[in-house]
Amino acid sequence: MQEKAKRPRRARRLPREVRERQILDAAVEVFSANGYHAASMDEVAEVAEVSKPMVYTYLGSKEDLFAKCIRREAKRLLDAVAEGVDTDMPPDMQLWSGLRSFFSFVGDNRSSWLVLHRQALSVGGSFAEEISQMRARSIELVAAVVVATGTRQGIGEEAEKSAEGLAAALVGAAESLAVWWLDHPDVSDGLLASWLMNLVWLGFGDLVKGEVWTPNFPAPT
Amino acid sequence: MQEKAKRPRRARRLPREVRERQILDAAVEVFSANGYHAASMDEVAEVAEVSKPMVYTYLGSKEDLFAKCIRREAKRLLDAVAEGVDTDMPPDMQLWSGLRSFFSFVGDNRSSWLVLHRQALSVGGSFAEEISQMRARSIELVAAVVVATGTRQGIGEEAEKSAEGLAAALVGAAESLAVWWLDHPDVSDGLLASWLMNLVWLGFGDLVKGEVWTPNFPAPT
DNA sequence: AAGTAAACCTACCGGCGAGTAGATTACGGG
DNA sequence: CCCGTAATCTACTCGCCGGTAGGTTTACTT
Repeated sequence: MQEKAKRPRRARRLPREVRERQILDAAVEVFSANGYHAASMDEVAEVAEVSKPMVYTYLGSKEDLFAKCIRREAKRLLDAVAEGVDTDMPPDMQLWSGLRSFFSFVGDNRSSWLVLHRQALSVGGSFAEEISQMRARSIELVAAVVVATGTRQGIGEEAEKSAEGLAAALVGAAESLAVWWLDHPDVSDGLLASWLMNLVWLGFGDLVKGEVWTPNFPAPT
Repeated sequence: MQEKAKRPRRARRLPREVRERQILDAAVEVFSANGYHAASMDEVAEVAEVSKPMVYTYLGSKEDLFAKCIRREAKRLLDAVAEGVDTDMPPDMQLWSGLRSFFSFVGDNRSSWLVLHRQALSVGGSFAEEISQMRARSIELVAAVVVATGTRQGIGEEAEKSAEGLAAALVGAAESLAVWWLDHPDVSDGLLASWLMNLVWLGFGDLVKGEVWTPNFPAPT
C-alpha cells in the first residue's frame, strides 16, 4: 500500500485566467456534443479536468457559462471572416473571401460551429435572441454587398427590396453547405466557396442585368 | 359549499384515436417552443388537456413521443411538397413547385417546421440520425433535378460531381429563407420561391452553359 | 340493470443534475 | 520559515421531472 493519498491529485495550480480558458474550451466541446440541456456541469468540469465548484466560481451559472461560450465563439468566427475581407475589394471578391474564411474557420473549429449553429438556436430565451441578432447582422453585411453590386450596376428597386431575403438565402446556403461538409470532408474549403460563388454570383449577376426566371405554366388548351 | 366534486372535471371521454392526435398536437407545440430537453411531459399533458399517465399509456416514453412527433411532421412536410411536384414537369418547374409547396407548408405549420428544423438536430442520438437521413433524401431529390437539367443540356462531369453540394446549398438556402420569413411575414410564399429561383436557377443555368465565376486576384506587379 | 372494458385520474417514487458550504492545500511575500 | 490568500477539492442539499401504481368513472353491451 503506497501512500497514494500523498500524490498530488491534479495538475499544478494555475492562474485563474488559464483555468477559465480551459473551462470554456471544455464547455464548447460538451455543449456542441449534445446540446445545452443534455450537457451537465459535471461533465464540463470533468472534461476541463477541474472540479465543479471551480466552474461556478469562475464562470457562474450554467446559463452564464453558455452565454460566455456563445459570445466567445461568435466573436472568433466573425473576426475570422472579417480578417479575410477587405472592404475595398470589389463585391464579388468580398463575398469570395468571406466565404473562404468562413469555411476555413468551420473546418478548423467544428465544435465552435456546432455550438453556434445547432445548439444556440434551440435554447429558448435570451441566447436565441442574441444569436439571432448576430446572424441578422451577418445577413445585413451580405445584403450590403449585394446592394452595392446592384446600385453600381443600376439595380432596380424591386431587387434591392429583396436583397435582404437573398442575403438570408445565401447565408443559409453557406451554413447548410458547412453542415454537408461535415459528412463529406474530402472537399477543400476553396472548392466549397467556388461552388457557392458559381451558384449564387451568376444568379446575382443575371438579376442585376434584369434577367429573371418566371414560371411558364403549361398553357391550358 | 356546492358539490363541486360532482361536476365532470374534464371534457367528455373520447376514443383513443382522438386523444392520441390531441397529445401529438400538443407535443409538437411544446417541443417546438423550447426544445426537447426543456419540454416537460407535464406541460405536454397540460396543453393536451389530459393527465400525464394518458400520455404514457398512449404514446410511450418521452423519446417515443418525440420520435412520433418528428415522424408525423416530417411525413406531412414531405407529402405536402410531393403533392405539389409532378415529375413529368421540366426541372425548373419541379423546383419552383417544390419551393412553393415548401414555403406554403412552413407558413401554415410553424410549429411543425420549428420542431423539425431546430429541435430535432439538437437532440443527439437516433433522432438526429433519422432527421439527417431524411434531409439527405431531400437533398438527393433536389440533386437529381439538378443533374437532370445538366445531362439534358450536356453538363460536364465536374458539375455533376458537385451537384449534391449545390443541392445541399439550395436546400439550406430554402430553410434559411423560411426562418428569415418568420421575422418578415409580409411576403408571400410565391415571392420567396421566386427569389430563390431567380437566385439559384440562373446560377444553375450558367453553370450548365459552362460559364463559371473565378476569382480574379489583383495581378501582382 | 348489471357487467365489463376502456378511458381517465390522483398521488406518489427515484434519480439526476444544478448549485453550495466549508474545509484544505499550494504558492508568493515577508 | 511562516502566514495570508487564492486555488481547489469533497461532499452534500434540494427541486424538478420522467415514469408508475393503483384506483375511479364513464359508456357501451346484453
